[in-house]
Amino acid sequence: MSAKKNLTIEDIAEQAGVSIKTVSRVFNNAPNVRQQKRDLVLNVARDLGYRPNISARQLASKRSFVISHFHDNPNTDYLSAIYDGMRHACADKGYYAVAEKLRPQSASYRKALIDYLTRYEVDGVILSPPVSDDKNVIKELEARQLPYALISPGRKMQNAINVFIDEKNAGRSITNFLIERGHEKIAFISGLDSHAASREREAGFWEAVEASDLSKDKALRFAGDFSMQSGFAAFDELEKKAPDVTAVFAANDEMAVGVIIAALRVGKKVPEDLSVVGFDDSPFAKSMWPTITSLAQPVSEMAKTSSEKLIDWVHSQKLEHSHFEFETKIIIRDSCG
Amino acid sequence: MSAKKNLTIEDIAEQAGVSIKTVSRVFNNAPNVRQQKRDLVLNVARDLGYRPNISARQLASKRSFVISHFHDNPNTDYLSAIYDGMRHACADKGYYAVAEKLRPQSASYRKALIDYLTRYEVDGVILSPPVSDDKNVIKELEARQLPYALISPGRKMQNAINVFIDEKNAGRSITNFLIERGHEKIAFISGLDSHAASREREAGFWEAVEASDLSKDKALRFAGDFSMQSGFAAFDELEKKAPDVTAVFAANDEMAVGVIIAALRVGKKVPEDLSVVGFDDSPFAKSMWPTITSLAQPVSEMAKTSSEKLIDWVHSQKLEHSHFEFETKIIIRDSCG
DNA sequence: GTAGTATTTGACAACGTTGTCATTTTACCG
DNA sequence: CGGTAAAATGACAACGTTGTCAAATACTAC
Repeated sequence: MSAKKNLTIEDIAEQAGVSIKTVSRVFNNAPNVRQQKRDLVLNVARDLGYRPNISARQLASKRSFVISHFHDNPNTDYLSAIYDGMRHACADKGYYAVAEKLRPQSASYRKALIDYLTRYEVDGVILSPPVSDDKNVIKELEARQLPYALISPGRKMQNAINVFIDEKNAGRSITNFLIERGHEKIAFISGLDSHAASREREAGFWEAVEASDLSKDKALRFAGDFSMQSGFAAFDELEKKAPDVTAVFAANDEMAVGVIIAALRVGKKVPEDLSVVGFDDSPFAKSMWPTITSLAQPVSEMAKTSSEKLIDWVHSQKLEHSHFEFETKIIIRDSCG
Repeated sequence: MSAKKNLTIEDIAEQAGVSIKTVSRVFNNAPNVRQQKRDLVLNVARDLGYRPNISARQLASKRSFVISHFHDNPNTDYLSAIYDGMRHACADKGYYAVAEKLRPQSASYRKALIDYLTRYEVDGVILSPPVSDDKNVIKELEARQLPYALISPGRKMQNAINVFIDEKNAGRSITNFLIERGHEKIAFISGLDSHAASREREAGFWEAVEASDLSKDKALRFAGDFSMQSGFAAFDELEKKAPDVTAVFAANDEMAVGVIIAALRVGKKVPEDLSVVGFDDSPFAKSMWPTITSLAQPVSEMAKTSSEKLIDWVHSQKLEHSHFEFETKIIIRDSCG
């Protein structure tokens, strides 16, 4: 093992001719340091390749420099996108990003959360659907005064970071996309009703229908649960009840895939015989045949913003802005004629 | 904020009537503590609900209590399974599990690794394919004397934890499964040749073919890259070159899905017209229509073992056992007649 | 200038563990 | 039993930061 000396704040202080406290201030972006000294310290630190020791910071400041994402979602693409965004934000600030599936097994999400929080120290928490709508979890976080961010919450919280898209508007716009293309009988396949996002997307669907020339009985709704199988089932039901439907809006891509495969197996081709649009722009949508038109939300960006704002909040001890809305866009691909 | 007193090692020491060092020993499973005292301390700690402070441990012991998984794999199901296993192992020991995608963008994996390692402290590292076969990464880890584990490495390392299945044997057995079912002309669709696992699976395929009554020209190989699209392409090629093939072994499930969809779109049904088997038993395999027969490897378990052994290694400063082989099994589903 | 105030800086004690090494207790042997 | 080695225990100094509070310095208004 080489004699690699561990650089400490003292080395920097000595080199720069200031006290360790000043160095500390610089590295914490604390106020009350003259710009000149700040630059000096920063230069010395850069030259020497100094990095603050995370553990010592944690111990002294009683922060953990860890933010954790709690979820309960089988969609690993979604989770990975969130984790990506978190890491991206954390990398710059020396934070760790961790993720934990909250299994409501024997008890509730809340129980699982408490278990986790007593085991680990965490500076901030990110919740994604459906956990982001669990009142008990939120209550627990507020009781502990733990900064938290909600991704796509059904109900926005005042004392939290809320990061979201306008789900209803998105649902409306992709429905309009179908209507504008001349479809006169369309169907919506819902996700789990326990997910606020699914309900909102559906609301958008109906708004678009009502605002159009379509009579209301030209729009149908089938119940799904976000799974591919429920896409199969929805298509089968559709075939039975309304074979003249020409376009389907599935509340997520996985169900859209299900619809396409189910159509294929009875010899119906997409988009020739049926147009299909999905939601989320998951990897599926890009790689499926045909590729699927889908509504993209910037999940990674949303997670990144959540993390950044969360870290700012931890740092400044106060919440500046609480609502962050993101734009969506329709990615047009081959699944609709 | 309630006056929640922070329990420290001193509180436990006092309550138990021993020195803090003894408490420390107990919590580190250090030798030279009488069983009686050990129990006493453990009981007091449990009653009071004491948990050692991670940061203080880190600072004093110069360990970070973080293990990190480095990967570069688009398969989020696979990554999630690994992360699950890591978390499971870490939860018991108070470790953190983190994951990092190594992007060889402008430079190499190695460069990205060094970047990461200088930013964060990490006690141990887990590598999964294809990173687990990057010699430069391994060299870097060894230079730093950082304990590491390889998941499914192409070449096993002596001074590392190796966790793997017998890929060749698995490839052979699932090929035999097809042959035993009476298929007389079969095809293998490869993954990326840069992944050792794909090469091994293929080797198993050929071994099975050679050991059977099939003449060698009754077995074909198509090049894929693990993606669904390459499954489409492989099927199309298959249709052109060898439409009489009755069974396909795809080196992963995603390509198997591709084959099935491509078959569906030209009106061929699985398994009636073509049998298909995959590899990995991913969620796809369970949810596809038809559901896909696949070779399951216990990814989560493998990651859990990696993590546990890694932590043991960090703890004891020496590597006890280095090779861990896991069993696979064929999950029979609807995709083969 | 000078007093009064605001800003910048620093000395030094936490923070809660583990490492080191000295001391005490137990175990063993003749 | 006495002597010696081995095992168990403890006292106290690290570890590298941040928090607190006092001291020094710079600014302001008269």
